[in-house]
Amino acid sequence: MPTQRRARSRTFEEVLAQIEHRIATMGLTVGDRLPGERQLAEQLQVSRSSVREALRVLETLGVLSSQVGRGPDAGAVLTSHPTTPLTDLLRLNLGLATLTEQEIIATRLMIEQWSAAHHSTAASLRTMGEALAAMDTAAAPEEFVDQDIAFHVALVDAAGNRLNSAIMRALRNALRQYAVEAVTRLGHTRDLQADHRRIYEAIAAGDTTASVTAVTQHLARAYPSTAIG
Amino acid sequence: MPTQRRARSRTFEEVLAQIEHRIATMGLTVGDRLPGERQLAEQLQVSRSSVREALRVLETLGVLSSQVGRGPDAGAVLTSHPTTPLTDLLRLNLGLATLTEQEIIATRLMIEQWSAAHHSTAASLRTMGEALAAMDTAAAPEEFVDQDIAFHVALVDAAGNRLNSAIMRALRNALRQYAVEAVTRLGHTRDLQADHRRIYEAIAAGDTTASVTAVTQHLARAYPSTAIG
DNA sequence: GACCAAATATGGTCTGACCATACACCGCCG
DNA sequence: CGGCGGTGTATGGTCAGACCATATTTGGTC
Repeated sequence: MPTQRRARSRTFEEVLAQIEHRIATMGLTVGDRLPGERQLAEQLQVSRSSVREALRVLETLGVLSSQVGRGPDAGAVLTSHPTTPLTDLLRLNLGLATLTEQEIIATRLMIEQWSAAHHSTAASLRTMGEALAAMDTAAAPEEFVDQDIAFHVALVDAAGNRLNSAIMRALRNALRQYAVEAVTRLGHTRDLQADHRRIYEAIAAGDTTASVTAVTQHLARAYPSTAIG
Repeated sequence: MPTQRRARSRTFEEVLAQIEHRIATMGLTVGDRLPGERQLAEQLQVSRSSVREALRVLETLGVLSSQVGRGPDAGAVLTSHPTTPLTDLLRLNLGLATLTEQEIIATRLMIEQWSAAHHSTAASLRTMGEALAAMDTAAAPEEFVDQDIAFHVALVDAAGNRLNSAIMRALRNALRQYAVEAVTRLGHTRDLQADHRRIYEAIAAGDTTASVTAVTQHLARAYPSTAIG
């Protein structure tokens, strides 16, 4: 009587399980193709609609990309774009008021502090430097923010954790408009750039403690209304 | 008539945008219902298949739940289960070898350290204590691991960041089997419980530094083959 | 050999039908 | 009057078949 909602076994879920099973047993990975929708429906003895719903789920999760037409690039190809579903997830939950900007900002600070303490690759330093220079010449707030995102994403990329990188990209995507408005309203790009330079220098010098401190102070300035620490 | 669209956008994506627009403008939130599939298709002048694919996307992202039948609880209801898509995302990317267990473990350590440093609510302490006791009497490794998950999830919940909580749950879900095998193989539940007690005491005492240290040492023991720190 | 037209394979969409489920409604009976 | 049971109905789930849009492949023509 408590209206116990039992998960019905829907056809598309069975298709989903079959596809996942193929990925596991056949060792499929990014770049490999799945059979066509009609062929898959035939093989699994289900309708094409059910196959399509399963493929839509995989596409939503960023592991599949469908291309129309004909040839080697057509059809359903396995990919990996974990940032896309994460961004959608954050945007929707913000819209539903089941997540707040402050929570996202707190997670951002956590990841950046961790990244500043774990930077290892030198390759990302060049990307950070390029974004730094581009911010100096940025005309519009949108342009500045996009380069700011590139700078901070590169910082996280430098730590070499793809999960954190995907989350970081999603966070910045979801709050991009927030950042544009903040820059437009406050316009303290000079201060922000000074922070960026301190972060860059600390990273380049390999000074972990200084890097974490610089990141923390920068975010405190970027989100003055948010109690972070 | 939907066949004259020259835009790259597919019909179900247009439906998706319309639904999201309704959520934003009508202030819909968790618990609110969407019109039926047929009615939605009529309103938007698209086929029911396209509506269904859009709803499937929302369901995949954990913000919609469909129930058959009739009555107030039937139909498409807005929800918020961010852990579900995150778990799927991790599992699929592990299967595709685009993410490693090590990366997930590193993110877990990051979140737990952060949580240990930011614990604020006392309500979760009771949950942690109950899980602690349950682990003492756990017979099978699966039972121990489930209570271990409850303990660590409660630790993160105590920090009050729903995004981090959702990520933490997904991490543990994705690596649950890994944990069961580790406990079965190593069987050092006594050491782990000693760690748990140290964490619990430090949290209860409000000693942030000790909490972080205890969490760090615990994870180092739990994942001996992983270079963490 | 270069170029253009037809064939074809692929995903995208639509229509209409039928099934399974679970509540709503209503009439019967106590 | 009130509970109880059968029937109606709205809902999602699935299927079959058709047609469209797109992009490559194929093959014929100059």
